[in-house]
Amino acid sequence: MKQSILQIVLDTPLDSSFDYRWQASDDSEPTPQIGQLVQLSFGRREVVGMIVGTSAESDVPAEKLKNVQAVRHQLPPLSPQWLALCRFAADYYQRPLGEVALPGLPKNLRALTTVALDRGLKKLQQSGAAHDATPIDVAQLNPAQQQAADAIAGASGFAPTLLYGVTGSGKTEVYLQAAAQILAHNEGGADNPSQILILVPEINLTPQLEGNIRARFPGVMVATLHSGLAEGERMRHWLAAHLGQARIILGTRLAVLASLPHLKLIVIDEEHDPSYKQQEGLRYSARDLAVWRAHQLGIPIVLGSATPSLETWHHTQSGRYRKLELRERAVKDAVLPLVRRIDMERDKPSEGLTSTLVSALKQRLERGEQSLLFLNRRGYAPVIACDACGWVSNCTRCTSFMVLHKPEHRLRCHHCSLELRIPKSCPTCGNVDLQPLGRGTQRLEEGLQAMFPEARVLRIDADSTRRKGSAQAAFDSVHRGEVDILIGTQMVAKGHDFKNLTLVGILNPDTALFSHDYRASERLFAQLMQVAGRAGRAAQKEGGSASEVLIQTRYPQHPLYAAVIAHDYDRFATSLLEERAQACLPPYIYQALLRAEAKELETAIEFLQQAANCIEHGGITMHDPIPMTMTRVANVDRAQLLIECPSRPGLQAFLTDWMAQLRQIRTRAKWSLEVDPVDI
DNA sequence: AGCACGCCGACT
DNA sequence: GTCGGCGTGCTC
Repeated sequence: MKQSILQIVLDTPLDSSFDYRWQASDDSEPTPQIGQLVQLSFGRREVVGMIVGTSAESDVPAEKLKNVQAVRHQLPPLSPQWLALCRFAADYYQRPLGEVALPGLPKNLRALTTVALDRGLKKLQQSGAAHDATPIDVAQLNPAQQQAADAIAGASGFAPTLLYGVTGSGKTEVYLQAAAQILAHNEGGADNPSQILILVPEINLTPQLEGNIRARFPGVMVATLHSGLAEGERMRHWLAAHLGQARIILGTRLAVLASLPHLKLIVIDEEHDPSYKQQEGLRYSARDLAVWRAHQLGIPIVLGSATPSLETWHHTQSGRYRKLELRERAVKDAVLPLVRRIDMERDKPSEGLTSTLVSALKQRLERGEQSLLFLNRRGYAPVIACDACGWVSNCTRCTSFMVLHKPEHRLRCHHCSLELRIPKSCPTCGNVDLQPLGRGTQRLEEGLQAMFPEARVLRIDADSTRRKGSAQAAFDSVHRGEVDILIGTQMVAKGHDFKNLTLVGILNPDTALFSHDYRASERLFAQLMQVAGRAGRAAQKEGGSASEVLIQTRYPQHPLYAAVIAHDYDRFATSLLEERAQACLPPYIYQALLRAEAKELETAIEFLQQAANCIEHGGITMHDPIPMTMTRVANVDRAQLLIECPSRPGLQAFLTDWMAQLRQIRTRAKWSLEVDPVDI
C-alpha cells in the first residue's frame, strides 16, 4: 500500500511545518500533491492545513507522527508559483508560511465539513463566447493614451510601468485598452485563457469601474475580491479565479494573494494609496507583493497615479521602472482647476471660514453650482476644556482627547470608542461653562447653516454614514444636485466625480506640514491633489469659469502649496527625494519596526531593550526603544524600536536571525515586527 | 494562536 | 469543599 510523509503548514504562529503520515486506503487513491488541502488532528484540535512538501522519511520520531485524516482531492492544488509567492511574503515579512497561505482561502475550503465545489459558479456574470475578449464601445483614446496602452500590452517579460497622469487624464481607459489587447492576444492558447488582475484601493469607491469593465468586456467573466463579499460569493469568485474561469479579477489589496494560474497583466490603480498596506496581522504591501509577482511570472505591471509614491518615483528615476505620462485631461475642454492660497493671518476666519472663501461660496450659491469643503476632522470639536481650572476632556483609557460629538450628545474617544455623556459642568471645579476647542465637520456644518440658512448643506463623514448604504445614498443625493455645499472628511476625497462642483475649499491642512512622520507631506500632497480633482473634471460649461480650489493656510509660503498650485508633482517629488537621500530615509535605506505592548509601559520598553541587546548588529542601525506617540490606547501601553539598514538583503538576513532570538525571550509583552513600516 | 494542566484565592 | 485567575508548555 502506498504511503509517504507530508509536510503540512497550518494557520498558527508556529514557524515550522509539521510532518504527517499518509497511507492510501486502497490502490486507487491518488497520491497527495503539493498545494492540496488536508484535514488532520493537531494537538487536540481538528484543522485544515496545506501540503507544502512530500518525502519518504521524517526526522520526527515515528511515535509522534499522526496520519492525515483526509486529502481534499476536490480542489485542484494551488500552484507552485502561488506557493512561492506565499513563501516570499512569509520570509519577507517574517511570518510563518501557514499564516500567509491559509487565511486568504475562502472559509468554506478551510471548514471541516467539505462542501461540493462544482455548484453555484454559474452565478458569475458570463455571456457570449468565453474567449471573445473584444471590447465593445471602445472610447476614443487620445494618442498619448493609445501609445501608453500599446507600450504596456506590447512589453515582453517583467515590465514595471508607472502610468503618471492627473485626475481625469484617462488612466482607466489605458488600463482597459491594455487589458483588451492582452486578453485578445491570449498567449497561453484557448485552454489557458489569460487573466488580468486589477487592484484598487477601496472597491466601494469605484463602483463605476466594475460597471465599466463589465460593459466593456461582455464576453468575459469578471470576478471581484474584497472583504465586503459574503462568504458564498467570496468562495465562488475565488474559485473562478483559481480555476482560470474568471479572466478579469478586480479587487482590493487582499486580491494580490489570489490564485491566478494564467495571470498575464497586473494593474495597480492609485498605487500611492495607503490602503494597499495591510495594517494588522501580516502587514504586507499589496503593491510590493504585486511587483514581486509580476517579476516572478515575467509579466507587465502598471502602477497608475497622479501622485506616485516616492518609492515608485525613485524607481522611475533610477530606470528600474518605465514612466509613461498622460499630460492632458482626456475629457474634451476640461482644464485643471485654479488653485489659490488664502493667508489666514491676513484674512482672519470666522466660523473657520475666511471672507475670501465665504464670498466664493456665496458666488457658487448664486450660480446654482456646488461647493465642497474638505475638513479632515470629524466631530464637533476635538476637545472641550474648562476656562476656570484648565481641565480638558482626556480619555481615561488612552493618551488622547475625548472628541465632542454634539448631535449625539456624547464625548467620544476615536481610539478606544469610549463614550460619555457630555458633562454639564467641569468634573474638577464645577464650572458650568465648558468650551469646545477647535473645529470638526459638525461644527463647520452648524456655522455654515447659520451663515447660509437657504443653502442645502450636507455633511459626509464616518459619523453621518454609519448605517449600511447611507454613504451611497448621500453621494447619490449630491450627484442629483440636491446639495449646495458638501462638507466632508477624507471619505469624499476619492473616487467621486461631481459634475456640477466648481469650488473646493480646503480647511486646516497645515498640521501635516510639521508632523514627525516624514511621510506626512507626501500624503498631504496626494490628498490635496485628489480633493482638487473632485472639481472641474467635466468639460467647462459654455462661458463658465474654471473650477477653483481655495486652500486656507497659515503658511502660504510653504513650498508644498506652491507645488500644488503649479500642479507640479515632478519637482515636488524630486525635492522630497533629495531630502530623503540627505536624511538617509526610505527609499534610500530600509526599515523595520519592532512594536511591543503591555499593561505597563515598563514591560514593553524592557522587552525592546532586551531585544536590542540580544544580538550583534553590525551594519544595522538600532535606535533606542521609545514609547509610541500615542502611548496608551484602551489601557495598553505601546512602545517601539526602529532599525535601519542601507541594504535590503542585509536587513532581511538580520531580521531572520533576530526573530529566532526574539522568540526565546520570555516576556509578558505582546510584540510584533513590521517590515517597511509606513507610519512611524 | 488554541488548548490543557496546574497551582493558589474567594465564593454558592 | 469548588470555580476560576492566568503562568507554562505543547502542538508532527
